[in-house]
Amino acid sequence: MSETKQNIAPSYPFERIDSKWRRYWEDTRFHETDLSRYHNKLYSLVMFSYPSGDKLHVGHSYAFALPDTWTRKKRMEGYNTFEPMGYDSFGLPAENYAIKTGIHPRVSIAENIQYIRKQLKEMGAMLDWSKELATSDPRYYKWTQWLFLKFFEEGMAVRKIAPVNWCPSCNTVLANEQVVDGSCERCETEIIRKNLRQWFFRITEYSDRLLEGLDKIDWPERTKTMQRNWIGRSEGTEIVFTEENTGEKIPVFTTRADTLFGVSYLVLAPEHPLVESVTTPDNRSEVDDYIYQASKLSEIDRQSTVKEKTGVFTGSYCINPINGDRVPIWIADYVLVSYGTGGVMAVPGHDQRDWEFATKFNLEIREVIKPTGGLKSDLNKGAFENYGIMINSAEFSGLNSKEGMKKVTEKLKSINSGDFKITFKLRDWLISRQRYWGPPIPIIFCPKCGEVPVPENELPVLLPDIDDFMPTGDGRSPLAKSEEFVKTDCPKCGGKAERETETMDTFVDSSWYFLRYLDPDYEKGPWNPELAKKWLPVDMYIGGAEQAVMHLLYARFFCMFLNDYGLLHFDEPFLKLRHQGTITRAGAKISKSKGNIVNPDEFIELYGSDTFRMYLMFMGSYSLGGDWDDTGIIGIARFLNRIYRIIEKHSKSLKKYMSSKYAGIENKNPDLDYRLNLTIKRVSEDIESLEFNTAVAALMELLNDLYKVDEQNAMESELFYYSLKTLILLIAPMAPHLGEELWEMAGGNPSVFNQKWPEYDRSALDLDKITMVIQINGKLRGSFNVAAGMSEESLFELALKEEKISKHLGGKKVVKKIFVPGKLLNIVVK
RNA sequence: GCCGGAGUGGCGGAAUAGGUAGACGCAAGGGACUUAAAAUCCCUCGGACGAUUUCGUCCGUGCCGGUUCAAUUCCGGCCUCCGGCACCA
Repeated sequence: MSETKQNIAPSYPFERIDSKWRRYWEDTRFHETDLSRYHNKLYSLVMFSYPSGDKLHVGHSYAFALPDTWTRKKRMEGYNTFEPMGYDSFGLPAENYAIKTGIHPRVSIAENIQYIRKQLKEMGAMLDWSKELATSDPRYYKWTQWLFLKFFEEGMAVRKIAPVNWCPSCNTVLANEQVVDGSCERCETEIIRKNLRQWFFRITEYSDRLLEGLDKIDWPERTKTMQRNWIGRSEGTEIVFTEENTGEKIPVFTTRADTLFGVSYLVLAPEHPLVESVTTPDNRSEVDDYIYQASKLSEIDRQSTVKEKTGVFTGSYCINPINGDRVPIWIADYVLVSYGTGGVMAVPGHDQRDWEFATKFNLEIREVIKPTGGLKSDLNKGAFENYGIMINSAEFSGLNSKEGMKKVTEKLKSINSGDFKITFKLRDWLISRQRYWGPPIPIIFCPKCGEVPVPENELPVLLPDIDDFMPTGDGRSPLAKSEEFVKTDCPKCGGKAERETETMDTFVDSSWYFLRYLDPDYEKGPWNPELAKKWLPVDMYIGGAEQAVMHLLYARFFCMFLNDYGLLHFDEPFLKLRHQGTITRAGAKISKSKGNIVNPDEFIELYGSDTFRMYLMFMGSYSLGGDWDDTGIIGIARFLNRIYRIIEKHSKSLKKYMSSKYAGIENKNPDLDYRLNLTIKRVSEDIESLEFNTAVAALMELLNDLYKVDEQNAMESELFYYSLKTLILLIAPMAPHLGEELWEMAGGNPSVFNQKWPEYDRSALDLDKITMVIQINGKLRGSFNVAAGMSEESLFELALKEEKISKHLGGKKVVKKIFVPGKLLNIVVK
């Protein structure tokens, strides 16, 4: 690092400039948006950050500074922009850090927030700090709780039994990500699965709308695809089998009703509620044993597709409604209780999983679908899963699969044994956590009245500031240790009652923060409805792609619910979404453990914050990320120094020409005129589409040309000064401190961000003389600088006169000429 | 296994309604300025071969084919890397 320092030129006085303009912006409250002015409003949002100890590197700068450039340009284009910032300060990372270090999350969060704030201020981001919020602030989570109660009132927040990961050694529930290879990440004890009563938001009620909404928003296609896959809509048939002795109905879901005649057994998931009643006394101990074994398996092991299939027979049979067949009922863990009905009809001839199972347990493999279109099947080797023609299927034989599925389902419907059905992969959102650092769920358990919501006027239910925030030994939330917190009176009957001690998932906090930004101090509700009406939804949302199906799905769900509930006027919160890529260093992912973290402070001290921020833009395209190189940043430092020097040199003349208008300039140097207008076009378009790297390159080309003009042409040229002035405007959103300084040096009044964004002159881009290329058989043989409208004939003649071209034609016959106006002439010879 | 994204000089990366591959920058080499260094400025910079004053020929965008006057770009088949999903019936 110190070596690099010696290599760098004495640079423009960035320290003085940076602090001068930062002070100016603060003194004039320049970045505070007047939200009462909503004409041409533009709500530009970056996903707020998680102030845990591990993430204090260049990622923040990258996430915020580049969108800030985009937004600054929009401001110059006349938009009234709003760019807020806050902290997702509740949640696991902060709490785990606290458990590790013993420092209370309240303390570590405050420290980290200060650091992030300082870092972003140094970047010169146009963030409206008057609207800052933190989700762990009682003034915020009061309303998270309030919103929970709305969900509760509408029956959209429910408490129900669900399978969870349980560590028998730590006596606690673990999150999925804390289970490593089926074991507890702390004590390495094997995890078992337990059914516990948990709080859920019924997001599955919105499956279809979450899917449909994707069609009307401007999001990256891959993100939409991920959400679609996650929601996993599947059309099929629900078929009801009947247990032969008890008459118990056993519904199963299938997408292949056409294979119903091929059913040779039925499989229930080990956790299926009917397992108990269908198991015969003879098979009881074997079944119980299997269920226990299955519960011991981790989610990962159980869902492993390479694992050999296992299962046991329950001893009972059910009846296939289509043909009255007697079908044995098995239990196997390859069937998931949480999908469909938790049971499947097994068709070994036409489903590979069933085939593997049937082969292992010697169950019948029936062929009911005949291949078509030259395909072949050999059921001794595996299942035939394609569509085909139904065979061995009574009156349905001869139908193709598609038709058969429809006809079979219709028949089932007519005999009351099935119907068309749509199933989703999406599951209800488990929001309760046995953790300390989150908003307490505002529910009181009363022995008489049951689950009673905390009355609105008693919100927030404050998170007690206990020092003992470690997880308890008995698997309950640490809050359960605080008697003062737990013991309360029932708001309904006044009797003795207990508070819910579990807290909410962090993703609940982040599902609505963008609504509160508009007025974080608002006291009459979670958000200010007047401002919300005018400023929402969010116009531009930028954040990492890793949030594709978590936060981005939950936030959409929240808005849909709140829209239905009458609290919001829209149901899609983020009209336009873009992701940033990840930064690597020397090709490797940046991580604390690798010790290759880029510390912004270090580089800001050396080169100034504009150089740092602009280098982040120059590294690569924003959506793909880029590779940080300690020496690469020197190129940007040189570039900004060169700009500073040329503006400084000409500042006197610039002042003189400050008010000149492009249209009024006479005797324009055509090359510079072209370059200037091309640059305006490129920079405008590239910033718009977040391709900052090529925008910077375009500015470098302009500057290189300006230096050439400056050297060659000492006489005063109005276009030259006009170009310098334009350069300042174009560079300002990328290098805001320097932009302000240069604007002032050129005689402009602050702020440069109140100036109009330059527009290019289309006619200047139509050149009189252009370069035309001559190809012979597709190979480049020469080029000419010719008049723009030159005809094919004259260009051909010109080419013939050139010896280095004509020599390739010698003795050959011209077969064809391909002329692309403005580009090339390709002469095909034989 | 399935679904996305990517593969271009020593390096980061440009350029695809098919039409001059390598913009811009870093590193490297040479030169100017300087007592010297830094900074600054100028030149060279994909490879091979042939000329020898800067020109010519051939090869070259992960690999193999195809379409075309022309392919980094389109089509088919592979390989590698990154991300996501993964027994979803």
